[in-house]
Amino acid sequence: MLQLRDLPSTEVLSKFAQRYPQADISAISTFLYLLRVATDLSASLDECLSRHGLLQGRWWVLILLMREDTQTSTPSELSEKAGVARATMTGLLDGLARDGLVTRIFDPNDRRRVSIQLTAMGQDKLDAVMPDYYSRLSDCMAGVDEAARTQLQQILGIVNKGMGAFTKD
Amino acid sequence: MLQLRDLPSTEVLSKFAQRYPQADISAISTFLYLLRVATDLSASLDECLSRHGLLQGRWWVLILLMREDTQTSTPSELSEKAGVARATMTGLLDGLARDGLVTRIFDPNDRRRVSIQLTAMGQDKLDAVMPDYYSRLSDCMAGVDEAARTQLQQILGIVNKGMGAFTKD
DNA sequence: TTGACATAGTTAGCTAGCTAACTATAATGT
DNA sequence: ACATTATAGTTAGCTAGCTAACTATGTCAA
Repeated sequence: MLQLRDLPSTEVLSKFAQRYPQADISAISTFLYLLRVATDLSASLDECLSRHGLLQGRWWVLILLMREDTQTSTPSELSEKAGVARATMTGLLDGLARDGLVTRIFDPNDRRRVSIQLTAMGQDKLDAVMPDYYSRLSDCMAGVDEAARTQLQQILGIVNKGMGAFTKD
Repeated sequence: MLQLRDLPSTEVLSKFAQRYPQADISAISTFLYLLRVATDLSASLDECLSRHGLLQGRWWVLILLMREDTQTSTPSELSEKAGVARATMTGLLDGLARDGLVTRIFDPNDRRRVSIQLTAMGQDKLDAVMPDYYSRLSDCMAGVDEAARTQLQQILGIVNKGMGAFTKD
């Protein structure tokens, strides 16, 4: 996602609005600021995870596996739940398996299928990462009280509903 | 950025909170939802831009150039303003130059420097993209009234201030 | 004036996304 | 029973990020 270091000032936006009368300045500002804060958050999260040798994609796979009672899933299930292409999941699993955090177990009944299981090392990794992640996240959100959290989720829900505007037609 | 198709249910979060007592469930929900909506927005924006043969990185470079009175800048300035590494900018400019949307002009005075200029084709491209982008963005944000926009920006500002928690130490 | 440092840009090689095409296997319908 | 279709996973090649290292050029101080 774009970093947007340099958000447009009101003057710049006005200048653009002159050429492009469709521009809704307050909508643009709000939208870009939302993208910007989220991108920065994502980068900060990555920085936190990378101290443990993980990035978001690989970390999320471990979490998805830990959610399962059997600590086991399949590449296609994982790719759906993580919202990435199956091919991307292959790459993530290659890396995780290389580091010994998951293992591939070949299904003898359906030879197309592979089970992916969290290893003890993978669980140890989560036990190191999650407390760190949770306590930093808690600190990050400390300034936002319950009411504001609810409001934020509500407004994001509205944006979420309107999102189709970008892709329709 | 992670797609997070499958956000944790309250049950999953409680299960995790048992193992990791640092977990602040409402903070986690809000945080993940913010990341998720922003990621989806970013992907939707890309889908809109890709109909014009652009993606966020390349599109933002064109916008930065159009902001300049001379429609001209340098790779390092652009990389700072776009928040990407200089090396990344080299790649973006390669693509834009290949498509004829910008040109590299070598500075005769300081032979280390290169000027990047928006071409007529680049301006035409913006004139096609921006009205489409602005009107879709306006539709997307239509459900969020002025008050909610202000609130959203305010809350994001607080999150932004707390973000250092992820990177400190 | 020349040696050290600073700046501008590029290259190389990594991660992590994507789509499209491929292999292997299973399921299904005629 | 066999051809077709569907499913699971991987591979290959693309974009767009990154860091580190490199080249070339300028600047400045001893």
